[in-house]
Amino acid sequence: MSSTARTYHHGNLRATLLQRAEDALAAGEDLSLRELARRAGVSHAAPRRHFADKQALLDALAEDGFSRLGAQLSQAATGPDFSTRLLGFARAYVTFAVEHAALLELMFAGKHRSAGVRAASERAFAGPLSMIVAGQEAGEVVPGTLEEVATVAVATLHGLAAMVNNGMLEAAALDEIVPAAVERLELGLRPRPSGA
Amino acid sequence: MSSTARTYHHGNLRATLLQRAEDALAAGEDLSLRELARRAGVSHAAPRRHFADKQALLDALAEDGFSRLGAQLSQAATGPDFSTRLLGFARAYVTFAVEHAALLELMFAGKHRSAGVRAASERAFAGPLSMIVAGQEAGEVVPGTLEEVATVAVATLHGLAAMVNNGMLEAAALDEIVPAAVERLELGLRPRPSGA
DNA sequence: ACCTGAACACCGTTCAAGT
DNA sequence: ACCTGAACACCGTTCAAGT
Repeated sequence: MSSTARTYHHGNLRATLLQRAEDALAAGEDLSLRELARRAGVSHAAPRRHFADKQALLDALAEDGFSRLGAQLSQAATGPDFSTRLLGFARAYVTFAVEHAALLELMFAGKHRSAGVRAASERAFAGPLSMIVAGQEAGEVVPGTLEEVATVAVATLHGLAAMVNNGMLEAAALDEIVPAAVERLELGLRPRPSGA
Repeated sequence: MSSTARTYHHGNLRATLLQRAEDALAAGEDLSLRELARRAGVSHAAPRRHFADKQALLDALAEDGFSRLGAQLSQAATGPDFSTRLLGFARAYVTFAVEHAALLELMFAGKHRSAGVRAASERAFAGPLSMIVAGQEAGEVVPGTLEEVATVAVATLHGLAAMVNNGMLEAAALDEIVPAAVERLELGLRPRPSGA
């Protein structure tokens, strides 16, 4: 009933700009604040009301990306046992990375990383990683090495994603290499068989 | 004897521009072709003679980076046994990544990656990785999983480097986490103890 | 409160012209 | 062969002014 359309530049310019920015990223275009404003139908100075500068818009984009990534990871990190949850997490991560290559690169860009983006990235991984180990019997996972393995897990998956997104690795190879990488991570989590 | 100085804009402008670009990267500055030309003492149109456009200069920078990274990796991937060589490789990789954070990000940037850059990245890793397994006795390494493990190894190290360079991980944590990651990779390379 | 229009100081790229 | 100077079409950012 309420007119959701034509509410442009009257309340939701911020959301519109972010959407247009994501469209441009997905299309492989460079981000220009002036071009974004043009596509939103406002003057080039209008975005200033919602984003202090271009970097602020990029930060908002990155935070949004981490929020969605975290949600997809949490959803995927489910299943009856540890193995299934870790593999679900891994597949969800590389899927997001391949489907949003440019956004992921922006999310992990080293320069000018705001405190908000850093916090968003921690939230995105902390939740699903804790789900993976939740409810595990004591004998299945070595607790001491957990944070260490979590870091290595994220690093490995992010590295694979980076290699696919820049042509060092074929996307098709992920079907084989992701389970292999997960198997290697699991080996580190299990108590050593040599009980001595 | 021969005058190496004051040979500017008479033969080595290309090398001078690349050097200035690396200086700017190391200083955390944004790269501007016009600013680079200014610092080299030439007009803003002069770089055109040596680089078709800005991307060509970035590609040359990335190729150079991979060449140096490959040399350092080859030098570090030495030692009496497989373990030592893999750990040397890993430490050399993260050292390069931390010391040349902006350059590494440029080297792995997904956008506009030229065939030359892709070839340089393959050269940088192929050599040292083959050194790691060279001279191994058949029983120590599972040959079939070698390329797979090499990919996972590079991915893991690159992921750790990316996490350090964007603040998700403290650089000091690498001293502990790199050997841990290497140990996990090694487990995957060894033949399974359950000989059945 | 939210947006516009002009202005400022930069870009990358092109091209005739110089030496 | 290598470089210059002017020109073109863009940027991001700022700020007085409008409604």
